[in-house]
Formats: sequence, C-alpha cells, structure tokens
Amino acid sequence: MSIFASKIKTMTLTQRINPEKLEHAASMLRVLSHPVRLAIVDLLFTNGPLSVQEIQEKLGLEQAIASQHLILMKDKGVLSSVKEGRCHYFSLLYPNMKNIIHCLEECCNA
Amino acid sequence: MSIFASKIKTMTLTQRINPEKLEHAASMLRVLSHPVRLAIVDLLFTNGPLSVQEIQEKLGLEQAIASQHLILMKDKGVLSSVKEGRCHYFSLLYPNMKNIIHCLEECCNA
DNA sequence: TAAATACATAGAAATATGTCTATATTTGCA
DNA sequence: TGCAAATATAGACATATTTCTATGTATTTA
Repeated sequence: MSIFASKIKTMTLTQRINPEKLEHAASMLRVLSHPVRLAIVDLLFTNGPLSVQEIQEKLGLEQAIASQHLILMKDKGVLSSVKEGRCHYFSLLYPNMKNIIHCLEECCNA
Repeated sequence: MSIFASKIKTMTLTQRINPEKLEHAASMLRVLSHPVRLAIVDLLFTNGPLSVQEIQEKLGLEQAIASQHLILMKDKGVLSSVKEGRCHYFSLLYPNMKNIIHCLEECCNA
C-alpha cells in the first residue's frame, strides 16, 4: 500500500502516513539534491558498480569528498556497496532512482 | 534536448550539462526534500489552488511557517501564486511534480 | 478613518550541511 | 615485516536551513 496514494482526498499527506515515513521520503530526496550526488547517481546508473577511486576520477573529485558523499548516500539508503580486497564498489540500490531525475526534467525542463 | 539524456556513455553528467543547470536540478529536489513541503505538494495536487490560510489550516502549520515555505517554493520555481483581494492563492507550477513523489515510492518503498 | 484580516518579512538562535586538511584503518604485496 | 594503495574518519570552519517571535504591509470592512 503506497504511502502517497490517497483514497480520502480530504486527508493530507501528514494525516495519511506516519511522520517517520514522510521524513524518510524527504530524506531520500535530500540525498539527491546535490550536484555531485546527482552526478554519482547518473554515473552509477550508466556504468554499474564502481570503486570510490573510479568515481573520484571520472567526476574529478577529491578522495575525501567522494568518500563522504558515497557514505552519506549509502547511509541514507540510496547506494549499496560491496568490498573486494581494498576496493569498495558502490552501486545504486534502486536503479529506478534514475527515474526521479527523469521526472524532474519532464516536470520543469530542468 | 534533455540535460540528463546521454548519447556518449563515457561522459559524466557534469561534462554533459552546464553547472548552472545541474545546480538548478539539485535545487528543485532540495525544495521537495522537506516533510512540510512534500505535504504542500500533495495538498495542492489534490485540491488545486489554495490560500495561505487554507494550507495553513489543513496542514496545521503556524502562519509564518506556511508563508515561508510557500514563498521558498515559489522562489525556487515549484509553485505559482495569484493574488485576489487579500488572499494569495498558491498552486503547483508543474502538476507533474507529483510524479517525482510517485517515482520515489516506486523506487524505494518510501 | 479605525480595526480586522491575510500575508510577508526581519532578526535571532539552533541545527544541518558541505568542504577542507590531516590522519587513521584496512588490505595487498614485496 | 614493512610499505603502498584504497578508503574512511575526525576536526575545524564556513555556510545554509529551519523555526520562532515579533513586527510590517496591504486590503477589506465597519
């Protein structure tokens, strides 16, 4: 049952779903609301799992910056990671996440 | 031409589009990344143009809080408003914006 | 004109976010 | 074992966000 689907139009989002879920939804969007993180989503959607170093190089980021954004994205449930040797490979937990970006451009010519 | 559509897979988002557009896209998401503002999008999508007072009452917000969020959303290009007498009616500039929320739940069971 | 209604805004304070530098941790390899 | 590679983390700092209280502005109505 979707948290956003409403049967009773007079009920607000806040009334229909619990605050935790609403905050979580907002949190997911907040993760995407950064140029670097949008670029990471795009990169991983196109290229599949990549190590921190690969992401760092392809996007021209400092090591710490790349790591910090990636860990944040993982903590917030946007990315997953697997460890192979000393490399950590990150990938999109939900590749459909890219659709949000697609929606965004459809909505407002971003 | 979509800013996110890539013909050359080796080009990153940052390389394909200009930083201003990327920042604008991130900015649009940042506007949505707040529980109250998600609730406002939902409310206006369902109920059409509403005055500040109506929004305030339906969502149980303080007057200043409602006004601040609404003005922010307008400034960032998410809402439009018309003034009738002393009421300011706000509505979604792009009703499709709701789709982003729909995508969000599809992506990650938000 | 005075009061009330509907909003907006300013300023302060708390919290969150983003970046940078430096350092720590883990793992692979000579 | 000792060094290098890959990544994570800590701490400091600047900036942004959010909320709150109070006040200002525009408009309607008595």
